[in-house]
Amino acid sequence: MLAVMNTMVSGTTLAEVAAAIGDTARANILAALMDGRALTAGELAWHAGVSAPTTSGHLARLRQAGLVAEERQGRHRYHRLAGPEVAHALEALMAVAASGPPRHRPTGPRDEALRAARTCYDHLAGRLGVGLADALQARGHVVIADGAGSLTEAGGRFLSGALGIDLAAARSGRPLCRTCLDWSERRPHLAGRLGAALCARCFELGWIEPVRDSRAVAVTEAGRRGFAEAFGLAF
Amino acid sequence: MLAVMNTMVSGTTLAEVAAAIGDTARANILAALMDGRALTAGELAWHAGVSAPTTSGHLARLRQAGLVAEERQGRHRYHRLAGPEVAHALEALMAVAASGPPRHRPTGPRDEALRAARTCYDHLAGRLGVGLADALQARGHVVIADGAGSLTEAGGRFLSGALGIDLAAARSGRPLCRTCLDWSERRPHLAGRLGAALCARCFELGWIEPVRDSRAVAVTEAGRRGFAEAFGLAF
DNA sequence: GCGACGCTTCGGCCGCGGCCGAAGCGTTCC
DNA sequence: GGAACGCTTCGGCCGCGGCCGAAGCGTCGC
Repeated sequence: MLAVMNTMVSGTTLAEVAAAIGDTARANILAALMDGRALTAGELAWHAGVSAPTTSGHLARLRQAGLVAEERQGRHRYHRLAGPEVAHALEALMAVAASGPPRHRPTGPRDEALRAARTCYDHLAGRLGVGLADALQARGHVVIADGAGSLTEAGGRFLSGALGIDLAAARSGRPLCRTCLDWSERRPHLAGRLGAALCARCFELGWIEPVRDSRAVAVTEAGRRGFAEAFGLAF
Repeated sequence: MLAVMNTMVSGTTLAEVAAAIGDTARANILAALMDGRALTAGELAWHAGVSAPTTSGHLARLRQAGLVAEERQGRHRYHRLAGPEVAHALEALMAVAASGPPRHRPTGPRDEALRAARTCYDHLAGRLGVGLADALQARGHVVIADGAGSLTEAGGRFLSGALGIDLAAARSGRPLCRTCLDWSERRPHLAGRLGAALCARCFELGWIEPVRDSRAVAVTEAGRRGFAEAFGLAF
């Protein structure tokens, strides 16, 4: 009972960070930012379901915890996740949340849209994300082993050739191809710079489009054809 | 402000899990369990710095959140982390906590011991853990790429030959070689089944020993020789 | 069977913090 | 300059939940 100062090295701040996430309104704010975009306080207030003053307080706290960063631009202030580690931690927590007690959560249509295809910080998740990872792996374009992925030579040629993804730009900095446990599918999808590039390219090609006020993405008609041709996916 | 039901799909439970972690006493309990062992409520009360009744309540809450599992054995009840995902989420949160505001945290001797060498759930972390990962990588025994590791053939021979690590037993189930961001070194160390096997073998060989009431491990005289010979590490 | 022991449940206290409306501050637009 | 706008700060209310001591319950040892 007199330990207190013992494991506190990480303890206190671990608790601080977790407590910052551990409130419904703030968790909703963070979830809204998980698509990697920067939103204004007003938009976040809407997502969180609380008033502007309350949101302001929450944002201050999230900032102090190092979870979100603020960017001032004229009379607007944009808020975004502080970095990829934050998105990673949130994703890990969601995986724990989803793996927890198998209590029946009502599965609404919105939920279904999210499970089908959504963005996860800067890459694709849901059945689409997992499907892409599976397809790339099945064709030997990516080797998913030991919990992470590596792009093969054939994979590099395929992505730059057939899809026009510039991998030279993605070579440095963040890991090229991390995997990320999908909380809805409970299987890995592709994250890292490859995942981000792939996602961005799908938007560019008009294969997917954002769904208003949601992290879900809609697969367009062009996307249905594209995913079928390039990856053999039926969407 | 009327969104509420919107991104709540993951929101509510994300908040629940985070809130369960976000209390000093509970964070201390979880940190104490991070070495993968199962502890009794009494021991955890000591670690948390609160009374037995309070600890009991905390454990109930952690269990309900799916973070901790209970094992009854006679008049004792052992508590352990519910699974590797939980350890992973905690590690990710610690990384965020460590990366946050670079405020000066007092760095005591205990802290120094933890930074030198400690267990992280079931594998090694700190300078020792990162050093082992670096050495294995430098010699081509492990390829750390894209945020995860793969064991090479030479690496397999080295580990089974020179160290006597039975990798056949580690072939199935959890990923063989994940990497895990070290919160003190801010660089990856080896986790997954390889990390666990390596850690266990170091204990078996008497190279490291547990430090009482801490996740830190001490490198023995034999360990100093062993790590130098096998990995070229000075400890 | 009886006490010792480990832990949980109960009851009550108290403070932290989430919530809002009103007011204040800074930016932009005209 | 003045009004509109977006956001933050302030003040006050209220309830959740962390804390403990005391009592209860199950297990073990003699």
